[in-house]
Amino acid sequence: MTTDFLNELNESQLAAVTSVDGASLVIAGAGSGKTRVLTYRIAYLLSKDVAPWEIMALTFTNKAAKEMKERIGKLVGNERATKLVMGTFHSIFAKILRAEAHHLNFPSSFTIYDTQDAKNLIKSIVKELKLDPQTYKINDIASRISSAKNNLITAAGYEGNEQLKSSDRQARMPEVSRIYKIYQHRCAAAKSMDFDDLLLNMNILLRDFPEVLEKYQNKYKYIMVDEYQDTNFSQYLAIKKLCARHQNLCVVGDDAQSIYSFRGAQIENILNFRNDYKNYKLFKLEQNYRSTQTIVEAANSIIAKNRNQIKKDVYSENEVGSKIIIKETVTEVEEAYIISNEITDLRLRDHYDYADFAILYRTNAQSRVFEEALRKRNIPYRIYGGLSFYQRKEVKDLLAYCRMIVNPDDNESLKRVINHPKRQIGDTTVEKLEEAAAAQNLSIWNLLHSPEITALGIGGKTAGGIKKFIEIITSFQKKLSNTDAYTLASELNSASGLNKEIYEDKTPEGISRYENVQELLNGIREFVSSNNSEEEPPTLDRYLQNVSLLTNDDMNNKTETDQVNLMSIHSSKGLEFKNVFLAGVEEELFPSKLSINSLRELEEERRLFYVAVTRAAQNLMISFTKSRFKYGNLHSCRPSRFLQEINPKYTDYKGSGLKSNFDYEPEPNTEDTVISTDTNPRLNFSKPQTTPQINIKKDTASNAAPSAGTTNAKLEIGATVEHERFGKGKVLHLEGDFPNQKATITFASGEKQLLLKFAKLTVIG
DNA sequence: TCATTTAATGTTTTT
DNA sequence: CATTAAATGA
Repeated sequence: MTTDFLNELNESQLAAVTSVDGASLVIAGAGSGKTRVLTYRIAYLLSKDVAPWEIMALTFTNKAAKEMKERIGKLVGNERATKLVMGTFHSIFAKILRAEAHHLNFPSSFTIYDTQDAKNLIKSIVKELKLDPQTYKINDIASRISSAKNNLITAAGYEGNEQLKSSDRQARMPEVSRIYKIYQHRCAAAKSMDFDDLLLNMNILLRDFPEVLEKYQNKYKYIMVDEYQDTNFSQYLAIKKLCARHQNLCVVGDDAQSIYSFRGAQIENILNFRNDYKNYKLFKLEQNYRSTQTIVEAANSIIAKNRNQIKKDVYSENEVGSKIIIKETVTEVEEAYIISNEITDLRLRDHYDYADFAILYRTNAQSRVFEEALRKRNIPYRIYGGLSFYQRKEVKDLLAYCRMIVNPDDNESLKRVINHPKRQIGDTTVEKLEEAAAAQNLSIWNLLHSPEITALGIGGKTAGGIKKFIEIITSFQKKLSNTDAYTLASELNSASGLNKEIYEDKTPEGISRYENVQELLNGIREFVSSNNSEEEPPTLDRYLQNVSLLTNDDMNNKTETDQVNLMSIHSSKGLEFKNVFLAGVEEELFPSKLSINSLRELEEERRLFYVAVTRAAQNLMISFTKSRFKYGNLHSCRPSRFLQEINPKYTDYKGSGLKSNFDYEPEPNTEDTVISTDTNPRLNFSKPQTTPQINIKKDTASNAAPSAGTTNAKLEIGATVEHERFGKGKVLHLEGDFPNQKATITFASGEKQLLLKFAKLTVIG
């Protein structure tokens, strides 16, 4: 096969592409052809007769993976490109986890909980534990659990971690550890993993099953990671293990563009590379091919303010270009108005397409004013990010029904649809069910089929509703294996009553909801027609395996392409536009109010600013407004400190009369690389010691006291037991015969009746 | 149980 | 302001 394409690379790019054996670290400045290096490197490997399935390439978004695959396809043919193992960490790990699920006691069709599902579950747990929701904020707890997982701290590890516990106490939430533990229990019972679990469980899989580790180590001879500066510890360790055998690891990144620490990303990964791979080769891509000299140098002057960075010298040999325009406006409406005017003018004057423009902002909430302004001028636009299509209520509802068919233990989906459309099953009933199921360590679906259900005393109307619901789900479950995903989903849409409800709603919102559902069904239909093979029939469970990891830009937009692009700076990473408008550059908004008290976070905001500026190829206009609506009332704003950090020789304060306010003083950055490269004081992620479990045998002599251990077997009256949720208690009364033996136990919180068959109790004495 | 009204609460950023 | 939780009444 030809390797002519190598001629298109510069010297340092070529070196990075052809150095395929051993570990490589590619530090790639903005616009220096990072993606190009990765794609050509893969194409080069393929030309050397490396099989595509021996190459694993991890990207940050699905979109990046898709585009890279297409580009490689053009170089070496689609045949091979489609066989590459390429995707996000989450999607590739999910695939592996499904294949190996039995090791972790999950079915391979496990459900993936999205952020919303996770938060709903946490909310129920907080409620059940009767904790004050004012102090136990769902978002807080969710992010604590998430960051623990990203640092490979399991629920058990959390419990034993004094540092975390004391931080929780300080936040007056001493029970987070307990919530985490229960949360994991519930996920397991629901056969579900959340986003972070995909990474965490991958690590557990590789840690505890050496034969599995070995299998994948052998399989993937070459591993590549894009955006390495945005990987977290969990991702880092998984990669380290996977590449341990061949050591052919190539990571590409730019520490100056690390903007995801809120998701657990740590720049240290890129800096510690040299410690982990002693014979690594370093490549620096410093020539920027994207932007004018003005933009590149202005960006350099911004990032120079950060103390923590790897020294590099990004330069451009493109034309000098025009100065960066800084524009002050009175209101946010005026800001949007001026930008839309500017787009119209520039487009006509310099013959740009609409797609050559992007409007970038710090928060998604800012998009609305721009939408209105652009609509008024009849400018076509496209919004990226924001609330995903797959997270819309109506879409999630239908998907929840689908998820119930594939995995009826998925409690979050059940709670979502059991009374939707209305089936006379109220909140009280659902809460009762959830609590009872949790107490017995069952999924709600299982509980509905167990004898326990009668004890709950559910009324006739409600019981009828439940019966109807069960009928729908079971009837569709029977069809699962022999019906394609589209047929099943659309029949489910009607049979559930969802379709009727939405169809009858003729309000504009109702119509749009109807369209969204149709759009979802179209997507499923496409899945069916493009996956129609004998050995892998296009069943609903296969469809669902992918869908939870999809985002908006994974939908095929056959709509027009010549549109102005609106997006948050975060989602603009990796993209470039000829003309960029960076709006709302005000103190407290950008940098965000939440970040200004910590140097670390402030530097991340500055990197975000750097990312925004370097998206522009030719023209950049930065704007800020003097007043802005916040929570409904007018708020006055000051220009962002970042504006003063751009060397003024690259800027033009058009009409703002503010130039004199900005005294530029380059801050000497005395030290080169200030980041500590010490290995983090890392958590102990070794396999936990398994406490020997003595299961009490059913035929224990009746007069012998139960010995210590975990049991679901026969108990003695008077025995002290511990329940996952209720804590310690004493067995007061027993009735019936094992295994359907019922125990009345007094806990600190009161008396509970538990069916021993299901209750998970630890016998203490 | 359900529909309507009222109160409160919150904004980074995303797989 | 906009969305969502809680409260009220039927």
